[in-house]
Amino acid sequence: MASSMEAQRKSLPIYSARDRLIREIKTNPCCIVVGETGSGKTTQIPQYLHETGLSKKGLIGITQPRRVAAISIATRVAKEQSVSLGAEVGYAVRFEDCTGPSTKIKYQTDGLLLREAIQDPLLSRYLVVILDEAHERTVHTDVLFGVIKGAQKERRERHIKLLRIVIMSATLDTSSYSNYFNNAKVLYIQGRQYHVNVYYTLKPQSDYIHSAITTVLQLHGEEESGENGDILVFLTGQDEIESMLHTLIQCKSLFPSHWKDMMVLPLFSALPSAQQQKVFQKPPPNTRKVILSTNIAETSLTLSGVKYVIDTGMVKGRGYNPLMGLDLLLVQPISKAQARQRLGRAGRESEGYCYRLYTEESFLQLEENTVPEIQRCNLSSVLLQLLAMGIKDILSFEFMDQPPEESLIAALEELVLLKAVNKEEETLELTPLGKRMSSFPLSPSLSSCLLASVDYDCVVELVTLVSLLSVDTVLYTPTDGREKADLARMKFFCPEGDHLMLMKIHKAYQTSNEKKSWCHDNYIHARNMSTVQDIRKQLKEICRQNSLQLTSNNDGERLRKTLLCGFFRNVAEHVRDGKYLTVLSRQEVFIHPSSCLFSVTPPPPFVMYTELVHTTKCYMRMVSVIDPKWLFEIAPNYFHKTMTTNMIQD
DNA sequence: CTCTCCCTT
Repeated sequence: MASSMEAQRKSLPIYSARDRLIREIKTNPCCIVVGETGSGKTTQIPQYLHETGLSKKGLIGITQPRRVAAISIATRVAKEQSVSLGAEVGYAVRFEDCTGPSTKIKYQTDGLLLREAIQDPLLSRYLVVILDEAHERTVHTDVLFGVIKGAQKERRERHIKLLRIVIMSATLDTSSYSNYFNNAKVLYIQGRQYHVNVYYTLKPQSDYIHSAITTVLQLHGEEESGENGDILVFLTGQDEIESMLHTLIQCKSLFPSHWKDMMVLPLFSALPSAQQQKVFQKPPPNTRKVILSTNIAETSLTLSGVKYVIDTGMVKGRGYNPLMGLDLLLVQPISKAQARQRLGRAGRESEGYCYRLYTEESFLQLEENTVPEIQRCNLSSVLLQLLAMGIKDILSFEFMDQPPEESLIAALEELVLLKAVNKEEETLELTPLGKRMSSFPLSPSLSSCLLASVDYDCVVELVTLVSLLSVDTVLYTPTDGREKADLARMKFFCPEGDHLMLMKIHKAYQTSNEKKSWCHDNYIHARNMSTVQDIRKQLKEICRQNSLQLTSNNDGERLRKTLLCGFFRNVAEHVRDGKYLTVLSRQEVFIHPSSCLFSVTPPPPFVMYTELVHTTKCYMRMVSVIDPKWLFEIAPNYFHKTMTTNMIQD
């Protein structure tokens, strides 16, 4: 057993580079390791460093952008080391710490290491920090770049043991990484990937869904019998996936009898777990799987058996407009790096085929890389975290790719309004409230509401409410079951709005005996509801650490007022025909169709919202009715200063 | 007036 494991480790492409890797990482304070998928860098390099004795002087920490990856890789490495998970090899993700006093190799999410850096900005427990999947450029990885670079410098100046930095990436474009990390040594490792044949369309396609359907049917019909490769189609969202699913199922009934059967499966993040699991099951004999997926199958889930990839060249992605404080959610062309990632999904087990539903010329015109997340997100959380680490000179914090200055300024303004930061001339000072806010794993607005609940004596209720607002959605609505879902959920309707409706749903959920079937019957998202319970538990524990009393009061008006303490800027006034204007910027906004206030007539004159997202229009996504008089009580300075309208009639 | 890609603390 142990020897077969050892033989397997030695057969990896990286093994021949073992001695060189150990030598270089020992002699260079920063290294960049470039290796494709299948090189074994993530599992092997930490073990090499451990086996050579480096871990005697401190922890070897490896970050991953995703929880499941951190857990499954640690499990694998513990097996290879013949130790039990949580002993020498462990992992830590939110809600779950599987490490112990003997842990030497620790896999963790990048977000968790960042949180750890708030308590210990020098990362003094670590001898080596390895940032894996750095090419994905998550906002957490990008902030960690600056944090570990700063920690290394400061440890050197204070003569504390050297912090060794290893950046692992799958892209060959290494000069920006190397420049940023003091001309770090770049090491290349062979990957193990099969050849993928690429095909482009000859003309641009006006309707990529139609092209995708045609391509699936052609592949399925043309292929010689005996071969059986699954087809993976990349689409942009649930709607597209479900509509293509229905078309393909209709086509199936017209197949000639000698054709193989086709099993068409949807795949997207919000899909209930039981349905997601179907993509991993073996299809019945003589049946081909056709998986219709969002970009979840690009990196997060690895599907075995895929031989054909159909790439529409489009993705639905987030953006951010700092001037309006607005999240954007738009369908846009992918980057070249993303197109290569999609292609690679066809060559994991054997030679594969990739059909790009665009011309080669349009491929060449795509952006080289996806814009790093830090340049297209709200930075208020990042800013609060940096300040909590003692980094005061925010505007000159060295990012590898600097976020837009407007985003930093907007984030700063938000923190000042929430009284988390005092801005005295040129210096920024974190207030005691701000320090306390940073101890919660929440956006500054939500932390702010939660702390306001101390004064309103409703901490228990706000813990629940901010937990409910921390998950993507509590409602699950399949496209073809909208009416049924609306009907089933009618009993939760609240004339005061979505936030009290969420509380009502939560109460019913807690009193139900069979949670799973209750969620199913009521079109409630079971997985997310279960996450809400984990978040509540964690938030209560942090309240306890902050010596906050868990007071309770369930009055609906009180809860909405408390919520307004963190979201007083998000108020809109009805003008006509369901059209609203934000009180601050006079921007045109609408109630999102998923809101329980969407079809209420007449529309409430004043509402507050906890999310604003621009898709086809600018939508307020969680909406409650408010009395505008509350605003003068809650944010008197703000509404005194900025009010330009005759908002209050009496 | 008709709709939320993917992650994470």
